[in-house]
Amino acid sequence: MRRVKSTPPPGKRAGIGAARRRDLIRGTIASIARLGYHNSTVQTICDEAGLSRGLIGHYFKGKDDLLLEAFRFLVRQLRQESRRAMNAVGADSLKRLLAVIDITFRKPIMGRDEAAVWLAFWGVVYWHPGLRKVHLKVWRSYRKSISGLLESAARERGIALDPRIAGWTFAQMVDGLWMGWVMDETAYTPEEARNIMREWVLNTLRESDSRQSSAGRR
Amino acid sequence: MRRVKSTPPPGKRAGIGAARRRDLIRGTIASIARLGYHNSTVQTICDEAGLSRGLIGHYFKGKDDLLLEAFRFLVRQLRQESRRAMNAVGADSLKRLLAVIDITFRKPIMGRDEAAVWLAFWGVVYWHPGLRKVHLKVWRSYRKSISGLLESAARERGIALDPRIAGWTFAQMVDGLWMGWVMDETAYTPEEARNIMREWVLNTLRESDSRQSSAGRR
Amino acid sequence: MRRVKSTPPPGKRAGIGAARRRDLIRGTIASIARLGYHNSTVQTICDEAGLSRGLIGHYFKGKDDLLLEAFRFLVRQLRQESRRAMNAVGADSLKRLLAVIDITFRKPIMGRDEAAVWLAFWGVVYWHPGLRKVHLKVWRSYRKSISGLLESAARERGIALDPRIAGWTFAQMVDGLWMGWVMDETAYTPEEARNIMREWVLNTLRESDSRQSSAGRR
Amino acid sequence: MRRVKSTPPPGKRAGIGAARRRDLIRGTIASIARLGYHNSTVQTICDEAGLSRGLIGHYFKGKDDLLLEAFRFLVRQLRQESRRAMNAVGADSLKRLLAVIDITFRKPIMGRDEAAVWLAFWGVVYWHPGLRKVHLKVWRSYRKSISGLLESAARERGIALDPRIAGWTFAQMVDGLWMGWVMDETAYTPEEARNIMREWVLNTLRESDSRQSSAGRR
DNA sequence: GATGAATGAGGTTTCATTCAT
DNA sequence: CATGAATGAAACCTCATTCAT
Repeated sequence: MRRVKSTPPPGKRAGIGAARRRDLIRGTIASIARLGYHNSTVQTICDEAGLSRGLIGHYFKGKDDLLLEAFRFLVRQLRQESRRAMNAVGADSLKRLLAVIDITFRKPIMGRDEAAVWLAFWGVVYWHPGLRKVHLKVWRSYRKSISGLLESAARERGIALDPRIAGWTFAQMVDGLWMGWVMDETAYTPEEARNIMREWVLNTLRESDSRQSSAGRR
Repeated sequence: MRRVKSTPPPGKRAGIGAARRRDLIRGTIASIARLGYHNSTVQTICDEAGLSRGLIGHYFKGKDDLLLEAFRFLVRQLRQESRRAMNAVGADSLKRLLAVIDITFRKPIMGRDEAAVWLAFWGVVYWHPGLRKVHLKVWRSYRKSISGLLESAARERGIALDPRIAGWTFAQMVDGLWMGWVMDETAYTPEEARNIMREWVLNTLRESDSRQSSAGRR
Repeated sequence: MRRVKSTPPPGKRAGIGAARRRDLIRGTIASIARLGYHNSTVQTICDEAGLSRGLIGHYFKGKDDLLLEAFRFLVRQLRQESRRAMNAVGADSLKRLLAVIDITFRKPIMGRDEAAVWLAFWGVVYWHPGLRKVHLKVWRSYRKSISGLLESAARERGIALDPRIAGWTFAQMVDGLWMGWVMDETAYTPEEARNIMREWVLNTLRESDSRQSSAGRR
Repeated sequence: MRRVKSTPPPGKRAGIGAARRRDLIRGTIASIARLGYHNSTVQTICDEAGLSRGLIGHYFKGKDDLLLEAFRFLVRQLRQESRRAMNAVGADSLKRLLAVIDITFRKPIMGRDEAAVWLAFWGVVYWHPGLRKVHLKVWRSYRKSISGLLESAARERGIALDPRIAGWTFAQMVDGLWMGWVMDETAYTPEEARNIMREWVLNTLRESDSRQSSAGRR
């Protein structure tokens, strides 16, 4: 008689929860982009989302949980873009590496604010177990796939190369260039950063860039 | 030298004031190292310094001013170490570059906690006008000097090279490697990071490392 | 009989409304039993009732009204049980007193949780006009009936006795024994409490207990 | 050089912490007396104490801790008064029992508000582990001492008596009479409650009250 | 009728700052 | 000089209530 529970009933309101969750996550990212991780409060997040403060409690365990989910969202988005870009160019290792570079230094991934949000999270990861766990998991997997591509591309060309070190070099050059661009907008263009990376890859694999003149060499 | 004091030292007994200021600055850095920029409160800072909370008001305009001064302290220290290292090896550009690399990936600059503190500040710089200003000033000057060394080293060897791009590449590789090491301690050793940088410099200048086998190449 | 409705039952299908009201009232009591008066929220009450939060507004003016009705429910239930027990033993005053004692210190009235709920309400009555009014009305009436029974039983036995004081003594001994048992489960059994009360009544009326040895005397 | 800690220095400000703690505890009791346990907020407590909200954090772990300490304060005070009253009348068991009764039903213990505060706490004890622990400890000890007095008084008079049951009866009569008086001010006077207890004790010990005519008997 | 999404007031707590001692 | 008591703003979170579906 007394209905204990029912599935979110008719179908219409099914995705409403997911939609609000996304609203709040986007609000979180927008707030961090505008004000930073420090300075982002429940108030500023909900303002950005256009929702009331109390709603966070409905969809997340609290502010911390929301922040973590927002980070997960960013990570997921980045991985999807990367995969899509790689799959679009087929199986060739070099092409895939260049595709990753292209997508990395292009919008929407490398919008000014988006990049700043990444940096904001990185500034917290060291002390925040939840964020740290997510970060480590995805970054290790990312570097591993880069490593694999570099290794097979090198093998095809008969080049000796330590894939572990090369993978880290690639990954940290990317992160460093990203960070530098966030902190100093007058530094270089995303295009130039992209070329630095292309150059490094081609040079490492003893290829010459057919499309682009060497960055750092005249 | 710089001395952008908030409370002008009272003239005679300036010594004790300066000592307290340094205590608080060290406390700030220690607190950030232990807890992060977010989570560092006046309380945690003064606990680390072994002083009472109220003392901040005596020596700084407030918490924000103290944080800024702490950042300035770090920056000053880094520059001093760099200069000392460069001066120790004489005027040769390549030697100076390698000396900077050595000092960068070695304690005390590259202690785990020290490096984390840098990252914490970087996570805030984008939104914090005061920190941003300091950061931009010193980073631009740093990159400029690296640029100059690369340029003259290249000229000596008759190598064509875009010093602007090369300088940025150098600087952002360093930052990226630093950051990667902070966020994943299992990644690579500072030694390996150092070798990656040495390799890049020597390769860029068409030199071969006499002391160290090539990182990333077998 | 009393029916101080907040939402007048919609006439025709009054049955379902009354059922929901009772569900919510039982949920309220269950929630207080589990969590206390403080700590009982609309959420916990509706969880216990197996209904959704919004339903309270349909059947009661609000949470406060529901709490009041829950108290009324308890009071009504207690009175009904008492009357039934008294009527079952006929008109003799002493028998009626002993019957009240029996019913009072026996389930379902004296279940652990039920008793705790009473105590929870008592802890609020002093400051809550609505609860206070209900409490005073029923307690005064209860004490009056006890008083009357004691008076007539005493008169039948030719014993002089102040029925006002004796009634209060009886009533407060019952409440005190109830409360003590709630707060310290290792204290005494309901059976022992019952015997204390029987003993007091029989002693006051110069009777000896035919069924039970004297509590407090060996 | 750097003073890590010092004892609260000169002597003047020594007891200031204790004084503020007492202020807050008194404020808590005053707030409960005025508004009840439910409805007492940090705001109302600090208003009563004439202090600012933030101060609770300086002297207590939080609101809950303060409430617990307030309860401990009440308990401590009650025990002190009891002991003092008992010691004032010497070693005779009966005299000590009567002294306890006297003190119990007299101000300041039995002020209207004070008594209400006790009841408010009792309404929470069942669900609050901290309060429960304190309550059980002191109430068991109290009952034990009453038991002991009753036992020795009975032995002196050659009266057989179950001290455990008699002790509980005494204790719960007191609590019940107290509670009844709180909830219905028109019920009986503290004086009458006192006489009920005296009567019970004297009757149990086969004594006759030299000072007071029997309550409940004419 | 029934649901639970949404709101916003208000609760507790933390924190930077001020100031009497 | 130095302390830490005191303040009150603001942060996070809970909760009773309203209302569209």
